Amino acid sequence: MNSRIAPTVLYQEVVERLRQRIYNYDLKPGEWIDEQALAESFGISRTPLREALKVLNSEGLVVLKPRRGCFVSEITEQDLDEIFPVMALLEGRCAYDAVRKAKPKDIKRLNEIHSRLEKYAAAGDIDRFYEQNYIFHEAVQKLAGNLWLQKTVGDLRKFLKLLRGRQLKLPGRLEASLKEHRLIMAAFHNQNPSAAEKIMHDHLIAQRMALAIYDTEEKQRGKSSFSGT
Amino acid sequence: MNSRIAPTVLYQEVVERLRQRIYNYDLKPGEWIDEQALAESFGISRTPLREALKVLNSEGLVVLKPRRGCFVSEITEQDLDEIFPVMALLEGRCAYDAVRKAKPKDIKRLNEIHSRLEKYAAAGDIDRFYEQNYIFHEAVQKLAGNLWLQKTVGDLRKFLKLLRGRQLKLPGRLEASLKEHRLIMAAFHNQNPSAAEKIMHDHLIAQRMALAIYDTEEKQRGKSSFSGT
DNA sequence: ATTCATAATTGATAATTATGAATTATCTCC
DNA sequence: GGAGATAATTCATAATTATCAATTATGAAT
Repeated sequence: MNSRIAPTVLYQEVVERLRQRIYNYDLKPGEWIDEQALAESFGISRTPLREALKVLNSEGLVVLKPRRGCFVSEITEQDLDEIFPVMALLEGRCAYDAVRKAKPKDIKRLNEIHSRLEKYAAAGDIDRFYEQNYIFHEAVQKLAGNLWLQKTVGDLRKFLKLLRGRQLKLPGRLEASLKEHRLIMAAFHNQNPSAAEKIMHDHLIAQRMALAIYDTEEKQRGKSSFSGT
Repeated sequence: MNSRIAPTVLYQEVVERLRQRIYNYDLKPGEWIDEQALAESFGISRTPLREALKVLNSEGLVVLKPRRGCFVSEITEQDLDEIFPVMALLEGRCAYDAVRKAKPKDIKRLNEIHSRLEKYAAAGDIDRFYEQNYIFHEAVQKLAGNLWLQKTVGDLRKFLKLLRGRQLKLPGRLEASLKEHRLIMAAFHNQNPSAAEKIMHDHLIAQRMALAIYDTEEKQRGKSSFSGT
């Protein structure tokens, strides 16, 4: 049944599946996680599930309240205010290093990803745009060639993924995001690390602002983005 | 027997104790962790111990090899080359924000910590200097008032603590470190955030360089800093 | 040196007990 | 009788123990 080459352990598998469930809002923010029911639905015992929850806890995706159980994390306005500046700083540095280290074939690959961004933006396909956008940022981070920088950004991104690219839903934001990406590509072509750093930094800050506006408008429409208690 | 106020769970307690054992080189880098023996020595069962190991794994302090067991992490030159620039970036930002937000009483508190640094430096007490240095940096991070920035720096620091302030052992480094701290304090007094950012950044980079020199000299003396395989 | 059998260790399950928190029910006092 | 405090119940998590399967390490025999 399990025809895998790489040695895998159950709790890792569970971590992966739970992460996806959380990102998909299959498990909703604030929701209580019923260990027993979940273990049963996965067809496993509670032990590896609990091990997985400990991992997700240190990733920030769930909160463990002693003797109370496990709850899916809720992202707050304060989280956003605090994370985005850090992300902007780190991804800015990624862009800087990436431009310095990028070889022609690397830029070619970025161009390919970017062209897909252009395509999906033109088609107004937010989901695919979000996907390619994620791939683009990951590619830049990888080019920077600093594993710890990558890990640090990645850890923050894991938490931010709770948003599922909500900012792109703001009218006009997708187009603005695309323009920013064009500027980043230009910095790669001109081999201008400092420019790339600043643009990437501002790109992240712009995302935070778009989110703030989007959430405000949502609130005015009376639809809170998360389930209130 | 257990007279604790704050609600604590066993695996958290174990995480704490193991962390200390690792920082103290009681458990040495690369060393295999015998679950059974360790559980016995703690007087607990394997389950909470294994949960604790999962947490330490996501902190990077131990490495879990499927079906092989758990090993204490070894910090490499590459790790240092990659982490310090990130730390420099983040702590630089901390300093920037801290100077902007610091109130007179905050600066007074920093001054108190700094004066202890002066004292221990004069006495050549490396251990106490290391301790106060850690407290100083933590205080600056706290002043920045960004919990996620704090957490991000803290996560990296957890791993770096494997070094136990090795860089301070380099002759002259303690004095240089003190001078850098004096400049930071000056930036606080002059309310110059950008200066603080740059000094703190360079302060971290200087630490990396001191480490590199120290390790090179160690190697020449034929004493590898870590146990070879 | 290779193969095979054995031992040791991790990964996982299940049953069970203990503990703490929340809810429900009860009681007292006004 | 009703409000608030108190006690009992309930329920899920926390932790232990025992056990088994799977896999890796080992060591002996050829």
